[in-house]
Amino acid sequence: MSSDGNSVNIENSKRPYHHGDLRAALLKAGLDLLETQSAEGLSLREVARQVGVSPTAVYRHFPNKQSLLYALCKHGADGLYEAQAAAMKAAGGGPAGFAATGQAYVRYALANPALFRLLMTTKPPAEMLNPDETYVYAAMDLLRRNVAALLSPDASPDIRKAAVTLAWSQVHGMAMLMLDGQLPADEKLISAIGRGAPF
Amino acid sequence: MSSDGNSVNIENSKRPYHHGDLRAALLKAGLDLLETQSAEGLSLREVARQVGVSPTAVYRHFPNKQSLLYALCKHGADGLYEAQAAAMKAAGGGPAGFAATGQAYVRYALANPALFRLLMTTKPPAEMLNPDETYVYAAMDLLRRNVAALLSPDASPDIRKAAVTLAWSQVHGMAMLMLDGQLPADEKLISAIGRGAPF
DNA sequence: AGGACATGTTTTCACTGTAAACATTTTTCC
DNA sequence: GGAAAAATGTTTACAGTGAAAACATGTCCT
Repeated sequence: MSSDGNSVNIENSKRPYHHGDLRAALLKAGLDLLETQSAEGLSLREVARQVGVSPTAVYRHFPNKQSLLYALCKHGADGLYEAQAAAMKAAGGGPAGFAATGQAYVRYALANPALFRLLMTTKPPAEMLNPDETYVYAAMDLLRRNVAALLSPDASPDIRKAAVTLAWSQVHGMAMLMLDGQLPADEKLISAIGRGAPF
Repeated sequence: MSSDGNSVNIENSKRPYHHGDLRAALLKAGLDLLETQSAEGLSLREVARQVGVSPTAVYRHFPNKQSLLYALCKHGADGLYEAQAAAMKAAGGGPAGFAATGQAYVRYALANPALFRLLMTTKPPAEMLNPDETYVYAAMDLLRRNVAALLSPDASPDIRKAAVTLAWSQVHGMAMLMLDGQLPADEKLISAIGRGAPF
């Protein structure tokens, strides 16, 4: 007994030389740290420290810091999409669903300030210049379909594009201004989204 | 002759121990650097180097790096306000003027990407929590007056506040998304601002 | 003239990202 | 099974950063 050589090793008090799944642990540590810090203040060494590993061990799983941040962005984008999709489902689709996705966008930003800001202010890496590979693609596509459903069927592509842009801009701007302390994070303002604003 | 002791000394080949107006020179250097770099990449030492002064000389004029950045923000905010005011004047006020200020906001952001982002993502220092001391106050107040002029006179304060918020959010979101590479910096999109969007 | 003060410099420290060389464990192949 | 190869970790090292402390030099006021 006790001579197994299975992949991950948690029980043993003696920490094994190999971590088991360091990459995942680093990502988790990064996300944890972003709950209490801004992304600028996040250092590779701090992430490594959190996991209990030497600073340069990170480089076995990410070529550089940027790369770690990209992975965190990806995670955040997935979370954003799920939050929006859930909100739309809960609202039952239609115009109400559309408004709900917009509000979910802002609420997700407020709930995950550092991650959201990182996600949005990180220019996508050169190799994903293709717009349908951006990490926010899923969320954007949801918005696009919503706008399409609301516009009259004979609206021109230009009109559609402008509508998508303006809708995204509005929720994104509100999220950013609230995160940056330029607007109060007021629930009343959030719920004004999608209710036929005067502009 | 030649024994004058005037304040600033530029001609002499021998650089005097005292710079003359180091504070202004540092700010100028900071602004110059922001034309080609992002604010995160801006280092105190680089600013000092640009001016030709020792790294720690900066601390005689700014208590820390943040403080230098605040000053740059202030400058950027003034520029933003002036750009908007000029645009409104050129458009002759009214609804067209309102649309023009919104478009000017986005165009200023695109013309001064690093400075604008710094300005907007820098949380105002604690001592100016008072909203009418924010460095964007002038620009915001212009917007507020514009919105007031467009709404029916009996609109409630809540409606007014929501209208201001949504308008600001829209232009700010577009500016940010374009700066961050999430939206193309397309003039056609910018000119869609204020033309009675479907939302 | 001389002392107070402002403003600049040198030195120093802790921290960062990352490259290079080395150590240890796991995997692969005969 | 056992050795060679690959993967994954550590140690060491380096240049760059923001900032504190001690020191130098110039300006200004009485």
